[in-house]
Amino acid sequence: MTGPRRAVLSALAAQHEHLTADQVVTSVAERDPGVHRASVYRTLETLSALGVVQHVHVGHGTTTYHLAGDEAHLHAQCGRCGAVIDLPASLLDDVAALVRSQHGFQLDPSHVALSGTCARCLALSDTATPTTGRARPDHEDHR
Amino acid sequence: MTGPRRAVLSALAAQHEHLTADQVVTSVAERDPGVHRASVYRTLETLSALGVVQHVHVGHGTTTYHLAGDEAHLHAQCGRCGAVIDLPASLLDDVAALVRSQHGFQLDPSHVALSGTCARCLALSDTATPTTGRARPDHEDHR
DNA sequence: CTTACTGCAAATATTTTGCATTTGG
DNA sequence: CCAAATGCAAAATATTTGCAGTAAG
Repeated sequence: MTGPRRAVLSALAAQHEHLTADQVVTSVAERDPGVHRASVYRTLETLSALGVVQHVHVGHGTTTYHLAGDEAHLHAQCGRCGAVIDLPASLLDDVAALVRSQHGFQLDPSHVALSGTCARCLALSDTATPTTGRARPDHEDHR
Repeated sequence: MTGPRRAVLSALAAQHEHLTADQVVTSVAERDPGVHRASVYRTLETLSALGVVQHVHVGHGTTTYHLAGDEAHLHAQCGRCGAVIDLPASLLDDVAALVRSQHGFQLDPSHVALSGTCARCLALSDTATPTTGRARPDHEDHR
């Protein structure tokens, strides 16, 4: 248990949301400027192998890291605005059981974020006047 | 409709499985060595915008491309051996309806591959003798 | 002490972009 | 003829690795 490792764990613990490798690097740098990027990458890899840290792929393949302790939940990301919403882990229980029995495949639903369109972006589409193309330009992009 | 675009479409049409950008580059190079990497990337981007080509994120974020015409189906990748299995598109219909009504989020299940462990790797785990660690070393890795 | 970890720099790998040239329609 | 697409090279990103020095236990 070394300095860099403590810093990485601390950075992950401080965030409720998950962080990309680069965000961890940045966050760690704020706490301890001496820690090198490569050490963060290696630490994330090591801690993942130990099961202390897990990662989820959101959006277009972006890898985000979080502590394994966080209670299990699924993620879904809006392909338009990039917002990530949390979903109950139980959501895919039935599907998981079905896939297991039908295909012998055991799902690990928390490893990948589902994709789709959030309520807000759907509303924008519905409201949007095709002539202007953009109905409510104030919808912030979270990507 | 230019040469490079025809070559990219041809490469995608020739494969039943989906291809990564780099695989498309390679495949296109075999047909038409004059086509530049950058053109392939730009073509994939353009054709995606047109809706002719779609992409799926499998495994650890890898982006794979396929023709939009392919009948809809889901993918699931084994995190151990990398094998990708196809699942019926209807599998997530119920979940999609639930998420839509409960969270206002509209799922697009075909955009991301589910993750988990395939039947074969599960069998290996069950059979594996903890002392040796590797029960059947003949199981090929598809990653 | 001795193994494992770190910092650093350079190597890889992947995708994007500016620009001059070519080409499809 | 002209807008759009291409080839090329270089830039921008992201991640990995070899190596020598440092530190944890």
